[in-house]
Amino acid sequence: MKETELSLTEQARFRHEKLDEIRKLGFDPYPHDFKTDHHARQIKESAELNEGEEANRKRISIAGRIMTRRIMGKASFFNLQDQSGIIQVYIRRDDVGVETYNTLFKKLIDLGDIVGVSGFVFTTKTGEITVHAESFQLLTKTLSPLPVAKEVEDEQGNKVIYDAFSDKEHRYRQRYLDLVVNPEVREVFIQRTRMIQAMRDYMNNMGYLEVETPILQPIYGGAAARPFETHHNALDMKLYLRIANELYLKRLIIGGFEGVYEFAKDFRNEGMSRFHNPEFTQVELYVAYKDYEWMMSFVEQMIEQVVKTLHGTTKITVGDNEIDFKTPWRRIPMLEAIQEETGKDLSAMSEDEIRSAARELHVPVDETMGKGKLIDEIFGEKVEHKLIQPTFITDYPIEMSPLAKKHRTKEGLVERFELMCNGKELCNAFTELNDPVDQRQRLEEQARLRSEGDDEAMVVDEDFLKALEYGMPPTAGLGIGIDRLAMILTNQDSIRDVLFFPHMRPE
RNA sequence: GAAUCGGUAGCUCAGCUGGUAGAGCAACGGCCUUUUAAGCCGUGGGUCGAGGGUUCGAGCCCCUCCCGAUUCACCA
Repeated sequence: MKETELSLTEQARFRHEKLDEIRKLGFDPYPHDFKTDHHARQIKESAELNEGEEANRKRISIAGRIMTRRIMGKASFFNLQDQSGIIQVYIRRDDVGVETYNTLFKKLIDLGDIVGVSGFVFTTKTGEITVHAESFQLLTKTLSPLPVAKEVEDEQGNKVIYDAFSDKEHRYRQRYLDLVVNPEVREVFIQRTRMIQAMRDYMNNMGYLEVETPILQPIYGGAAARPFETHHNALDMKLYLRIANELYLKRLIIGGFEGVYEFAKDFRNEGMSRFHNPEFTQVELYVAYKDYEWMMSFVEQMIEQVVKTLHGTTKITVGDNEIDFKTPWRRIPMLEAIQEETGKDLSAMSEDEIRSAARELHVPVDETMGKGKLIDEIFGEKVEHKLIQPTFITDYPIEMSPLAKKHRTKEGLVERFELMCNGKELCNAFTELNDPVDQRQRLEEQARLRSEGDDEAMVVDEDFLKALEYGMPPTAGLGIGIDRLAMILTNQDSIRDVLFFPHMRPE
């Protein structure tokens, strides 16, 4: 025996031996294709497949994995799982032949093997819709056993699952196994895709253009975050993985498109948590001739529609909370939200007064924080987690928002909103800053903060500033955290449960 | 980055005060003549996350490290 085989587990070794035996008998353990015409769910739901004389019933073909097997001498039942669900198959020696039944099916097939079956539909005396196999073919021999759980109905008819494949590390590292044996996991990801599709449909119906912009950027921008760096060999230059696509989409608005959006993977070189993955998805949308008031109405309409598409209602349960996405949503300026929660009116206070107010509220602050940062800290500490129902927080301090346009009436603030839901930020949007002189000053202020050691401050993007000088129309911009929205709409409390392959340390 | 909890058979887990490593399911062998077998009898299977230490003796105690989960910090 080869050295590699010695290291195999006993179960894997048996399967290698079976594979050899299958080949020796002349069966192909890995045929090239198989013609299917039905799925499990379809068979269970189509009464007409199950009517009339058995000899006259429609012949069907299905394929999938064998999940459980009950052998009773010359006849057996097994459960076949395909993309749509599970269907029982009945197989007899006298229908499929002695070698196929006795040798292939009974001796050489394992749980998890992928097989194809042709036959007709009937109902067993216990009332289960079943496929009576007239032919049986191995489609893929598995060499490693699946972590199949045992599912039993108790006397009340409740499903009880024993030995569920539940270890999170295994589930994330081998997501394909998680998907095979935990059907509810598959549902979460189907919902995620439906959510994105509903948003895409909504924006397409509005006439906006889905576009693609660079992931590898010579200068990163559009957000405050540390980037991942990489290197282009041929040009011998440093490149960054994007932290946002904002500045590129605005260039497209300058170029004359009046509505553009992109579902973008962004990359931020920060810590990981149940709300943060190093790569995550945002959709960003820019619409010309609109402002942030318009954008609030747009986003609440769109998300209300998406929730209805997914759930058929606007009310959904998330953890212990019931959240109602029925529009209109509450809109409240940030300083008013702080006053409502803490009783402190920061609007007329100086920086020092705000700092002492923060200390009274036991919000940790230090001397380096400016007015805007202090307000942001107080909000984050005292207000954000209490906003469960969808709520627009508006009018942010200018220091925190170098890409947003100054508020038309309120000194020191910008026309910006964030959507808060289930205690977390879901969207960030503003009336975009299109005054090139103002934009240059703001980015230079960021550069100053950066030189003082703030490594999340933005860098000056001369190419973007040049573009702005050619004129960007009044524009509203929006970013929605797709992973966090998916968490809420699928009731998952970790971002890892809405990402197929969450980032893990190498084994 | 810190704290807490965890890592034992393919899966889910038990393992007392330190005294020869266990269960269920899965696997393997057998029973098994046609709409339930989700059964019965038997068998095999372990680098106890890794390395070091204490001890006559370590899954268990001590140290270092790796991996994960949770919370905190960080995070527009």
